[in-house]
Amino acid sequence: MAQKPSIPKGTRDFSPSEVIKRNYIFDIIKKHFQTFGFQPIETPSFENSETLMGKYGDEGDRLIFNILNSGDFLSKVDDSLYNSRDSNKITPGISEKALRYDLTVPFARYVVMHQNELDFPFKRYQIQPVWRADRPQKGRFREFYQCDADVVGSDSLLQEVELIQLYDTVFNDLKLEGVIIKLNNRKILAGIAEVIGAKDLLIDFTVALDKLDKIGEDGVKKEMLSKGISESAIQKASPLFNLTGSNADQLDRLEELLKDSEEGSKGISELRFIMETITSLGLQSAKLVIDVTLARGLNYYTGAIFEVGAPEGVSMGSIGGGGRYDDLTGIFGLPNVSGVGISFGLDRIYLVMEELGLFPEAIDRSLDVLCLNFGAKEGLAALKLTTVLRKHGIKADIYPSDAKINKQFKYANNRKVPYVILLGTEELNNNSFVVKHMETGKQTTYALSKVETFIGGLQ
RNA sequence: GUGGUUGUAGCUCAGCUGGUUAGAGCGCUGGAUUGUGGUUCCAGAGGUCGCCGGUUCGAACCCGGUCUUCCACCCCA
Repeated sequence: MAQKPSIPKGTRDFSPSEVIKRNYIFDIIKKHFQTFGFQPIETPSFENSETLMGKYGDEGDRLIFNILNSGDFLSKVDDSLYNSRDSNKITPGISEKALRYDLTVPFARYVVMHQNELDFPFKRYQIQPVWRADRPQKGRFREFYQCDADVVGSDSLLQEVELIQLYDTVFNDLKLEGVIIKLNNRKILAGIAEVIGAKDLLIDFTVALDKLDKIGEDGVKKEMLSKGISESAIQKASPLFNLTGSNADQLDRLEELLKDSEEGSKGISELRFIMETITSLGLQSAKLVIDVTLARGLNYYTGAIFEVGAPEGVSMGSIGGGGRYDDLTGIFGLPNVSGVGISFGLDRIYLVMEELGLFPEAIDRSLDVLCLNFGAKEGLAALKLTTVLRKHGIKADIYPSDAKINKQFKYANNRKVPYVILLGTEELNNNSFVVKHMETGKQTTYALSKVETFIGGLQ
């Protein structure tokens, strides 16, 4: 080995136990996507650059992985453009494809392209990796999985309600209790900006407000000032900085604040409907809270905004997010189709579950039974036995060579195999086999003709 | 993209102001135990000290660059 091999920054290999645990999460998410009536689709890992560019804001564009054209692409670049050394201008000329940045925009593209084949409302789920050229941190990777469920073609608020139930159902089934589903509405944010006279600074206003729990009231005010939001506007918005109390109390105060804004009032009534409906239906283990500071950078949300935080005491960014977007397919030429969706961040959910020790105990047990190998004749008999066990759906294997029994036992131990079968010369002669229960050390002899007795005892 | 941080055996980590042959625990291999693991005892293997360059008589240690890790911004799952 001339040089140690490596993998790109922010990517990971997954070993057997990790894959099994990841699949455990995938399976539960997928199961509930299906019981809620979502249908699966998949889209290419890379899209045409123009499909993705400009959909995620300037920051998003920077984080998109571009794919270099094939062939002698540089020779086709105009001389003056080439000499400008301006990456932003040259990139479109040498890169026409880019890796998928999320699942929502490709889905919007899919809906537009397949609109005549789809029955609306169309509920789709999609579980695929996405890529971002971000600087990695804990829980932040350059390749990670998103698990999305979206509904297009219905502007009913029942969709929002169902999506909250879906979050609750999945996290409850994962035994990840106490997750916090934060709920806000873009119309409320817009209404506030309108009421305080900073309508054209909506994005700056919300981005600053979003940082309230991080940099505090003074920090937020400072950032707003620096973005050109006036002192008096900030003063008007100040009730937001310490909006506490029950969800209902907060709604009442917001309603008062927004009474002169048609859009804001609409946002309040939407939020109120969702809260009241969920309250009457009840949640299993998630907590639903209103959080007016919840902004999220994605600029296509127009109604509800969701974000899921890990249970208290676990330091991890959001493990899920979503919202409603009225005009996403409009960008691709299909106006007036409303969509709402949520996403589960598989990789972060994994980290949280690992930290809290929530995976089932024997989840990575890859073998139920290992037959030891005592030689050619005995090994063949053991293989026959292994075959029978496999036909009964038991995860069984035979040690491939007649290595020292000590070594074979050690292997079984390391693989955490609960039962080891010994079938040596003695057993072969009297048509029997010995089962050793590794945990207790207890050994039981069975007749080869009565394998079922052993299988029956395996529970 | 900005600022900082980390890298020594398969893993977790020691290694003094720069000084001879870079250590430990766990794991691995062999033996005590040629059909009994997880406990114990004995022995052994395993390292271009992330990589490239510089300073020096001499570099794991100092300097520069680069890659990687993690952290804070930015943003986000």
